[in-house]
Amino acid sequence: MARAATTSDPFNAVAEPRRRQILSYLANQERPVGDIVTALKFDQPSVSKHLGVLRKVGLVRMRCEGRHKYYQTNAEAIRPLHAWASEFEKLWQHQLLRVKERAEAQVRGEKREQAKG
Amino acid sequence: MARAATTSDPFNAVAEPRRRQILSYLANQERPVGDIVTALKFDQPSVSKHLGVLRKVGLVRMRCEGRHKYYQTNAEAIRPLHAWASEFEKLWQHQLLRVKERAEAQVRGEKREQAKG
DNA sequence: TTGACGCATTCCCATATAGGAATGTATTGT
DNA sequence: ACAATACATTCCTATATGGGAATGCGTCAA
Repeated sequence: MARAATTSDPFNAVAEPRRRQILSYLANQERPVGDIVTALKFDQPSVSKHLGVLRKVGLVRMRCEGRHKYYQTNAEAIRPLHAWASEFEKLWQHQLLRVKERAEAQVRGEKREQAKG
Repeated sequence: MARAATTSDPFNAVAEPRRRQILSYLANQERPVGDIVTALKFDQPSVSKHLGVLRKVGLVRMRCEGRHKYYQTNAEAIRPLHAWASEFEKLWQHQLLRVKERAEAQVRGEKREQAKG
């Protein structure tokens, strides 16, 4: 069965590091393909192919203007990823708190040792 | 070159839906492998293999006890994903705000039409 | 109209990976 | 010691996917 296609599952689409770079690059500004090629130094067909994936999965929007095509990150499409990761947020805060508590208990223990010695 | 291995890149590890299910299942409680098999209805070798990936990439912790192995999600390892997605948070709030503004402008326009008619 | 430009698409290949089935291994109960 | 239990691992196969190179295609300038 394998996993869902990169073109249908944002989790899988984003699993490719170059696509993450592209998304970050296009986060704040609409840019033509050539700018991405120049900025990230990928081959042009590679950029086009990644953009194709990102577009199909809805992570970027495109606007045509003459022979240029302007792309921009569709931040809303990243919400599901954020939401999923957020499920674990309270959990790690909890885990970190316990680490902190243990560390503090350790320090208190050492101080007692010093006082004794 | 392909992407980084599932065993080294949490983004890639999490791109597999079954692994996400396992992580959610193990989020709050430490569980033996058999429980995961029963709860999620995957084949046992499949669960073991997914756990192997999750363990190598640090997304779960394991504790041995007799012939049982207890697994639990290591929520902290999910932080990078959350952090990455958070980069886009302000952006989508912005985009949603603009959508809302347009919608409200639309409503005002229609009311004016009604008043005229 | 012709050529250059900007981008997309296609073909081929190498690789990672997930499932299925079978088997291996350590531990426990009798 | 032996069977059963709880997991892990291995072998094989099908498939998705990314890169590289070449090519296609629409648009603009001269």
